[in-house]
Amino acid sequence: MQIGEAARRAELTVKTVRYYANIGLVTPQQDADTGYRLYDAADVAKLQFVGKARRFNFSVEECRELLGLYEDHNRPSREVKALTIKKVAEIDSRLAELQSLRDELSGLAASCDGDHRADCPILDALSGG
Amino acid sequence: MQIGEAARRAELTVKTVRYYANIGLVTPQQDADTGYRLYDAADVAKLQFVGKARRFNFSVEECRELLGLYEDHNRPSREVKALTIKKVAEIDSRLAELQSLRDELSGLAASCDGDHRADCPILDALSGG
DNA sequence: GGTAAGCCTTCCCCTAAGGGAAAGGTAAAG
DNA sequence: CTTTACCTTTCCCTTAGGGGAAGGCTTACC
Repeated sequence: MQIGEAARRAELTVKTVRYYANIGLVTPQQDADTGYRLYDAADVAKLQFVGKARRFNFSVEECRELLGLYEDHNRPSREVKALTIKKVAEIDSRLAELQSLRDELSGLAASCDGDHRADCPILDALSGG
Repeated sequence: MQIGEAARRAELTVKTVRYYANIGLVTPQQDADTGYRLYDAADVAKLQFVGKARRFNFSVEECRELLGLYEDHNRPSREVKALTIKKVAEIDSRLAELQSLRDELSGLAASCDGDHRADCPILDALSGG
């Protein structure tokens, strides 16, 4: 099938699928006459796989790694698990960071009257040492 | 003072300070002879202000807005508060998103033996419908 | 026969917020 | 005089594609 159909089935944009072909992530056959990319069912499965992994916050390079493990039917599951745990830890640290940011910011907002006057504890906090 | 000293006082990199000058966020005087940027105390205060706001997850464009409010001593605190509340809401939604991602991923990791064998529920989940 | 629709291709510029490196000017110290 | 430590500009690089141009193919319609 052509790229449009493959993209539709994988629920990705054509642009994204073309990008994945360009960076060698999911590489379809090429029609010698037209130069069109030709995707088969296995390619679509890989595109779906990558699409899901991306939604799970894996970077494109991590997707490349996961795809390699996915295609190697003799790989130990240990490697996949390690990558996943690392990703969970990353998300945890980002969560903690955002949470403390949220608390500070929300505290500032609460301390500000938010009226028509100029007095503003938020700006004071931002400008203060 | 020159850019290096200003950057040091604001705890920003020279590159960052130069960038802020280029985009017109904090615009120092210019030495006509050497072309060097010359920062005064007010500039450094603005740099510090922006640095803090950036750490609070405000974008550079939002910093520009905040800086405008900061410099206008007659602005109503309402505007600053509104911007802050909007930012808190953004952080909240990002937190929820990351949290659900974390839970799913962590559930997957828990369901995987992580041994030397090929069987891996994580990959199954990523490849499954 | 023309033409419009709907595919596809490559090529180039754009994003946010700078980082890194090259090539060169300036000023103080040894 | 030369080294060292500043400073300058300009260009390319990063993520993960988005937007659009310019061009080529076939199919459907008038």
